[in-house]
Amino acid sequence: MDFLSKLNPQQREAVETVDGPVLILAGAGSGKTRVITYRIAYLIENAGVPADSILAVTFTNKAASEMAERVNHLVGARTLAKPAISTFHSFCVRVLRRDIQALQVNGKGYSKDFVIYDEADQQAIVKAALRRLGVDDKKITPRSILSHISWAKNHMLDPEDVYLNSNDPKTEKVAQVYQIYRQELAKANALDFDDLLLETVRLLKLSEETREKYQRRYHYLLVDEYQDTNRPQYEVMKYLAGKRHNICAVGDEDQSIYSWRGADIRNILEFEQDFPEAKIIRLEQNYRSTQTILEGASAVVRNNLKRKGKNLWTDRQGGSKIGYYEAPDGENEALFAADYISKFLQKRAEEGDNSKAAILYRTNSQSRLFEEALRRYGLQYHVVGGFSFYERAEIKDMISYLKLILNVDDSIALQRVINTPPRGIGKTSMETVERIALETGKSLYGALEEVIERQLLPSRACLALRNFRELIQDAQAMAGGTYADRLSNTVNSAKAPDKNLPPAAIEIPEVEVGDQHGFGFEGSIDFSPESMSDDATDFAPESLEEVPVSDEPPAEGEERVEGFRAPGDAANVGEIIKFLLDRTGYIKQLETEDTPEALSRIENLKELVNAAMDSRDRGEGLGEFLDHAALVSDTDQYEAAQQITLMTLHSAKGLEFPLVFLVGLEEGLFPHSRTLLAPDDIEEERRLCYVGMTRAMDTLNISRARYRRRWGTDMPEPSTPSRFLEEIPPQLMEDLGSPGGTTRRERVGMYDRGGANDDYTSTHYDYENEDQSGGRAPAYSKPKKPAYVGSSYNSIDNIAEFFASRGKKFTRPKIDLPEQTGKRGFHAGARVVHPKYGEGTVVRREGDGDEAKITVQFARHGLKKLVEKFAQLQKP
DNA sequence: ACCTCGTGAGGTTTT
DNA sequence: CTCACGAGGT
Repeated sequence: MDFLSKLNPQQREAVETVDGPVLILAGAGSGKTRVITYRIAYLIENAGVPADSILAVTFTNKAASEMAERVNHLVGARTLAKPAISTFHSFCVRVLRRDIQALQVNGKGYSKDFVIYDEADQQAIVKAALRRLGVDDKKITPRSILSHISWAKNHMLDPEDVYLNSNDPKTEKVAQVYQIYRQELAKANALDFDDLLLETVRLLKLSEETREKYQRRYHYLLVDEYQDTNRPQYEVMKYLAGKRHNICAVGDEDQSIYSWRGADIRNILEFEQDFPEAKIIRLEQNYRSTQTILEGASAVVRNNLKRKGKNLWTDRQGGSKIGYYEAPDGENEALFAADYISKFLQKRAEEGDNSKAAILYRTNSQSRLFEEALRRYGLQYHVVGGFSFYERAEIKDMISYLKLILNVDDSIALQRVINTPPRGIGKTSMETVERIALETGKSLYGALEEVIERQLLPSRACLALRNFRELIQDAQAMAGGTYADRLSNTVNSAKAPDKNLPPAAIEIPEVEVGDQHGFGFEGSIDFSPESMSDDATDFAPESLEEVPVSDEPPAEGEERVEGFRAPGDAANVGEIIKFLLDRTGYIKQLETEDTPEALSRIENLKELVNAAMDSRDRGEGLGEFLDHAALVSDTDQYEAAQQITLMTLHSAKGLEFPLVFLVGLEEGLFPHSRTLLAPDDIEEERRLCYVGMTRAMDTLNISRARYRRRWGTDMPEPSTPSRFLEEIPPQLMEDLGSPGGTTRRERVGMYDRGGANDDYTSTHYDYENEDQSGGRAPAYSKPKKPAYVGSSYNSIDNIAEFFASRGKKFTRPKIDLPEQTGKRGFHAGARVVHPKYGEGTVVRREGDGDEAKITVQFARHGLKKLVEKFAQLQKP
C-alpha cells in the first residue's frame, strides 16, 4: 500500500501492528492523527477488517469529523461501510439511546428518550436543592458542590458513601444535595455528562447481553488523546475490548491537561497492567515546529517531576528565536499582538502564502482585549469558545421547549419555558405546582396536571396552565404526526389522551455509526430572511386566551402553511420550532422589542431552524437533534480556514499554526492562581504551557503585561513574570522591545486615531484633559518619558508603518465594525431619535469615545442619561 | 405579574 | 465589567 511509504519506521510500526493492544506514546507534532487515520485505512485495506467493526473515539466532534474525512479520503469509495468515529460522549449516547432500558429494574429506571442536562441545568437542580435544604448558597457555591458530586460519581461513590465518609458539615451537605440531585435527574429522566459515561459503564458491566452485542460489533478500538481519558471512559473501552484486546491508545503524558475533569494519568500506566502483552511505540520525531521552539517547550516541561520523559526531535534546524514582549499593560499587549500579526500575515501574503496565526490565552476573559485590538487593525478574527450558540438564551428557550416535547418530565426545561414569553404563570402559581410536585413525587409537569385536575389555583391561573399544556400537547402531536387527529378529537376534551404518545418522530432510528459531522451552521446561510418570517407569521394568529386548536389550519394546509402536513406525517424539528416560535408569540415579542439585540436573537432563531433542517436532511429525529445540541463543544467551532484564531490553551490542543502568540504569562494568570498552591496543579499548568508552545510551527511569541487590571475599573495591579518564562533558556529568546517609559496618554492618543472615525478627532485632546484634571495617571506610567525607545513597538517608525500599512490587504475591515459613522458624536443641541423614547434634544455631553454619556430631553419621557455607545441614537 | 434599576458579588480550563 | 438577585414602581 503506497501510503505506508509516507511514514517513518515508528509510525509504520504503529500502523502495521494490527492485533493486540498497542500504546502509542506520541509526542507533540509527531504525526499522531496521521498514524490513527492510516491505521484505520490499513485495517480496512490491508488487514481485511470490515470498516464498521472499527470504533475510534476522540474528544471533540471536530476531531472526529476531521478524522472521518481523512479516512474517507484514504479509503475512498472502496468501502460502503464506514468506521465509527465519534466522541466518547456521543458514542455513549448512542449506546444508551439504544439499550438503556436494559438497566431498568421492574420497569423503573431510565428510558430511551432521556434528556441530557448541561451545566446550567445541573446548576439549577443544585440551587433548588440548596434552597430546599435551607442552605444559603453564599457559603457553598453550587459550582463547588457540582464538582464535588462529579468527583464522587467518577469514583463510583453513592450519596450514601459520601455521607458516611464525610468528616465536615460541608461534605455532609454535599451528600444531601447529591442525593436530591440524583432523585431529581431520575424523576426527569435526565442524564448529565458524567452519567452518559457512567451509565454506559454500568450497562456494559451489568448486562451481559448488551456487552456481548457491542463486543461482537466492534473488533478494533482506537482511543485518541488517551492521556485525557478518565476512569469511566477507560472502563468503557476495557469492556468493549473484551477478550480480543484489539485496542490501540494514542496519547502524550506531557499533554495531559484535563485532570480537573477526572482525566487519570493512571490510565496510561495501567494500560500495561491490564494488557500485559501491550506493545509500546514511541513517536519522537516532531514534524511541526522548528528546533528552537521545540527546545524551548521541552525545556519548560522538563521541570515536571512526574513524567517519564522523552526525547522529541526535529530536523527543522534553527528557526527564529522565541519572541518575548513585555507590555506595560494588557491593552498594549493586545495591540502589540495585533500589530505583529498584521505585519506577519501581510508579509506572508506578499510571499504568496496564506498564513495563519493564533492567540492563545489561559482564560476566556482575556479574549476581549485582543478582540478590540484586532478590530482596530481591521483584522478579521475568529474566537473559539466563550458563549456558544447553544448557550444563548433564545436558543436555550427553544431547545427547552423541544426537550419538553420529547420528555414532559424534564422539569428544568419546563421551569425555563413555562412563562417565557410571559403567559400569566407567575411565581405564586409555580410555587403551588412545585409544592404538589414535592408532595406527590411527580415531575413538575405531572404536578401541573394535578393542579389543573384538582383546580388548586384560581380559575384564571388554571386556564393559563391549561393553555400551556395544550401548547405542549399540540407540539407533541405535530412531532408524532397526530396533529390532525387532535384537531378532530380533542377540541373540547379537557384531558388529552396523548400525553404519553409514542410518536414516530421521537423514535430513534437505527444507530448510524460513522456519521460524525460537526454541527456546522456555516453551510446554511442561504436561509433567506423573508422565508423565515413569512413562514412564522403565516400561522393563524392565536390569542393565548383562546382554546388554541379551535383555529383549524386550512385544508390545503401543507401547501400554504409549512408545519401542517398531511395527516399521519410527523412534522420535522424545524417545523416544530417554527410552530413554537409563532404559537408562543416568541417571535412577535422580539419583533415588538425592535432593538438590535432582539433582531439578532431572531437571526439566531433562524439559524436554529436551519440547524434543525440540516439535521432533518441527515435523517435525524428530534432526539438526535437534541443530542447534537447538547454535545457540541466550544472547540468544535474552530474553523481551520480562519486566518486569525483566538482561543484558550485548552481548546488549542491538537491544532497547529505558523504563528502563535502565547499571552498573559504572569503568575496568577498563567499559571492560574487557583493552581499555585498544589505542585500537581502547577505541573498541569506547565503541561498546558508546553501544549501552547508546541502549537507553533515557525514563530512563537510570548508576552506579558507588567500591569494588569483584574476587573474593570480597578487600578491596574503590577504582575510578576510567570515562572514558565524563566524556564525557557534565555539564549532561545529575543526581546521584541519593551516600551517601558511610554505613558498611557501617548498610547491612547496614538491608537485611538486608528479608530478611523472622524468623530474621534477630539478623542486625543479629551484624554489629555482627563489626565490633567483627574491627575491620576495610572501608577505605572511614571513619566520618565523617553519619547520613543529605539526599535520598540511604540517608536515613531512603527507609528508611521502603522498608518502606512492601513488600507492595505490585511488592514481592510472585513469584520462588521459597529456602524459608528453618522450616528455617534451628538453634541448639545442636536436632535436625536431613540428607539424606545422617541425624539429628543441633547442637553449635555460628558466624556468621549466609548464612554461618552449624553443627557437627552425626550418629548415624552423627560430627561434621560444615556451611554452613547449603547443608546442606538439616530439622527431624526 | 412584570419591568427597571440598583446593589453586591464574582472569574480556570470543558466533554 | 457582567451576572444574579431583590426592591420598588407600573
